[in-house]
Amino acid sequence: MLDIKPVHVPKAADVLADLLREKILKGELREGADLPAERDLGIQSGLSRASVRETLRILEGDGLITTRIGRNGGSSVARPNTESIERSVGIYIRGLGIRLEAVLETRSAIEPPSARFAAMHRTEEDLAEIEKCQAKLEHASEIGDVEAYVRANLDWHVQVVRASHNELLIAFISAISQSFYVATDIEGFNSREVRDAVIRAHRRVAEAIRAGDGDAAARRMARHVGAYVDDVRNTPAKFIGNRS
Amino acid sequence: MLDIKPVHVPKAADVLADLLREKILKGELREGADLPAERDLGIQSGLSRASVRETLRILEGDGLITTRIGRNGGSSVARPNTESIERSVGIYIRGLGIRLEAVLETRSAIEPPSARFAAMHRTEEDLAEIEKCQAKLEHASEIGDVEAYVRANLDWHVQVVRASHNELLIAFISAISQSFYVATDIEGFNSREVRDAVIRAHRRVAEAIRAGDGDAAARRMARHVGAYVDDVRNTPAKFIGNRS
DNA sequence: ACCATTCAATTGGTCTGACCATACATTTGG
DNA sequence: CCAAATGTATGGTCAGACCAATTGAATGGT
Repeated sequence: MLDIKPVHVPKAADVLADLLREKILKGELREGADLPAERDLGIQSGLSRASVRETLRILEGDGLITTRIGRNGGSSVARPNTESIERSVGIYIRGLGIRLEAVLETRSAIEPPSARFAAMHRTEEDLAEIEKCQAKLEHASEIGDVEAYVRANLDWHVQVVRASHNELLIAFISAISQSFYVATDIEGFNSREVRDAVIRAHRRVAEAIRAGDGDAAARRMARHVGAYVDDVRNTPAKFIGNRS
Repeated sequence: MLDIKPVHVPKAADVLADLLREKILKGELREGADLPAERDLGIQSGLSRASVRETLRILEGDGLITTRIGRNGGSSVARPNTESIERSVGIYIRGLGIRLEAVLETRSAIEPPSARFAAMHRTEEDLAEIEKCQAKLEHASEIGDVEAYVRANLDWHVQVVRASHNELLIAFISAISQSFYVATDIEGFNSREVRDAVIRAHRRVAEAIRAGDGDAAARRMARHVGAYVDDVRNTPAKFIGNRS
């Protein structure tokens, strides 16, 4: 007897989405290329406009296309960026109620080697960008704008990883920075001493990166972020998100 | 004169999606909770069923809900998992045509500190799982099944990071493992000597994790993955995906 | 010839209402 | 009491219409 197992019936929109996604990822549809209008896609694929629209919504969620309305509007292929990674990581962190300590732990794992790569691969522009963040940081500390200080602090860290020219590390740090920001205890930076210590640590790391000294950069960055983790570890457990 | 700037008109489906996403992330809708039927959601929100369906598709893409058809079907809140992170990272890697070397570099940055955390936090179950992967690896090497060997190799690495009990590191490693697998050069493991060297390195790392020696675990893991990166660096540049 | 205004065409956004497919609950008949 | 037939709630798909935004083309005044 024929033993037929339950067949999986894929949804029309998913099939079309897989098809188009593959075309885009293969480079058949290059960045900026226009997709046919929704009605045309419906005719070509033999699906209804509703299904086509679901397909486009999926691809939009993947960050693979953008859609504009109006004449000459339509969907066009977009360059994937860190945004969708940031979103999925943010949802993951909030949804699982991940401890702030775990996020910091991750940062302390990623940043030292990133600093090493930064020292190896940094360009003059990278150094200038890092310097710019540092200047903002120092200025914010000077005038006591803790909010701007925290923002500049995060930017500095992201900028250092950017100098590594490793797109994945950049994406990961960007992703956790988002969650990191909303969870950062502003109060913790109300002390001038704390802020100054951070500023000095940044300067030491930047110096090593400028000198191309990977070992020193990694070591100093490890000490810098490690100190921060220890601080947090000594405060009551804090969760990101509002899970009870 | 009143100076009215172009207003941003959000799409109905996006508004509803943001609303529901926030409810889920806040814990108002807990895991497993059923959302109203599409038609009901339409009535309650004042939107058409088409818009409601787009909303649900967005949330499905976020990994926040799952949908089943049939009576007693409908959408229910899902536990966020690494899947959507894996997908967005995969798209990012393929879409940008990221060099395999960069992926390996990222792995070599993440795994040593992960091994350190694993040594600190591992449970007996973790050790057993790692051991299971190692057994599979050795068996596959024994019978010369290179395909299974590569698979077991990746599983072992993921399992080690799992023992760190840091959900973010687990997610990141899982994400890049996917891309790593499709790009791994099977030929590279055709040599028995290479495979045995890997097996020995794994044993040394596992030993340190079992002993709770974080420094040794990190050091040995760094040496292990570092050797691999060097190998790849000495072969012609290889890109992931098919970008021309 | 030039420029502002108006109009028309194209395209995505939304809605309505219908019907199909699936999975489960209920009833029915033995 | 059980198995088969039937009913029903739910998502999946479709067709067609109209609205909203954008932009190109036609128009007309200077």
